[in-house]
Amino acid sequence: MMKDFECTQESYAREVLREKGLKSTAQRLAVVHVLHTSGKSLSVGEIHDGVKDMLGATGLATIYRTLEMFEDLGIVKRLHFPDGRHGYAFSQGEHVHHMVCVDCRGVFDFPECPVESFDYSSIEKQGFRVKDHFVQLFGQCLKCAEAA
Amino acid sequence: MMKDFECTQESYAREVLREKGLKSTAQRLAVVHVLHTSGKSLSVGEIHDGVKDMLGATGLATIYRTLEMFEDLGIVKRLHFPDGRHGYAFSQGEHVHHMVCVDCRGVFDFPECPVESFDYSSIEKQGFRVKDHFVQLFGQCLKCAEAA
DNA sequence: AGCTAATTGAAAATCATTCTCATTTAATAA
DNA sequence: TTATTAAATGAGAATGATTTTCAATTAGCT
Repeated sequence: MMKDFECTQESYAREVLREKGLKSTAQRLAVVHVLHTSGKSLSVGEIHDGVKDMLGATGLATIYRTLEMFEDLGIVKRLHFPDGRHGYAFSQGEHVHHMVCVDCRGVFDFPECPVESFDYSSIEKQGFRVKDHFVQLFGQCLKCAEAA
Repeated sequence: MMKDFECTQESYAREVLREKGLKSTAQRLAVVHVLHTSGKSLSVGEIHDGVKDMLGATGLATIYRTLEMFEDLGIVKRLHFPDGRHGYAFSQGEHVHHMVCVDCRGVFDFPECPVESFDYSSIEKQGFRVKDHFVQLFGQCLKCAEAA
């Protein structure tokens, strides 16, 4: 197949995949395309629908497999919502944090790390070694604020 | 029923429930007890098992209902793990963040907010209004570090 | 002790995720 | 190009997690 929806994000995914000896399949690139062009976080079902729109019938299992792999590769990030649901957002690069609009689920990256400058000494005095963190901001984007 | 496993945490839960006109059932207090005495985050199944140990046969649906309610009330917090699983931890009070040991899933609270002092101006320039945040630290606790 | 709305239990229903395995395909080399 | 081959996919079954339903029970009042 291999349609021509190539853009920066697809090229990036291609490269990461090639580096790891993984195949750049139409399904995988379509997942990137759907996530990136939506500009917001999507549920697994929404991603599946988007990919089906591009490629026709596509197995749901493939979407799950792709998302899991992409998360390991740092190409997508799983986000958690207050209502218990979760979604995925495109996420070029390793250490990026996300701000999610609670109305439209739009995702905005910010490379500055809010916990970078935090003083962990009180935690580490208890013997804890902090190795990683998950930070996600919730709020309202301009569009949704105006619409309200 | 109403066994006597009353401690600070159960009293706290009782009070929050009463304030909202909700009933302090044996099942609800047992959920608090199990979570608090474990000192770590537990899966829904583990909480169910713990409650069954205390009370005998207990419906799983009740555990789900209780955890959802307790999360709204700020009595428990849902935590997300890197492997996609999630768990619940006791969480007295509203704004507490959690540090999770990736080995034993032990939970340590810290009231200092790591993003409190973060300068959101670059985000807010784009029209974003930050309203809430989810922060979770991962690492290794003293015991697990020594055991390794 | 009795009343009543809230809560529970049990099982069915629903929804999400993973697995299996036969078929297809991307990447590589001839 | 074409052939080769390991990797990836699709379809559906299997599994697992969560929610719903509704009759029976119970906590929190008189």
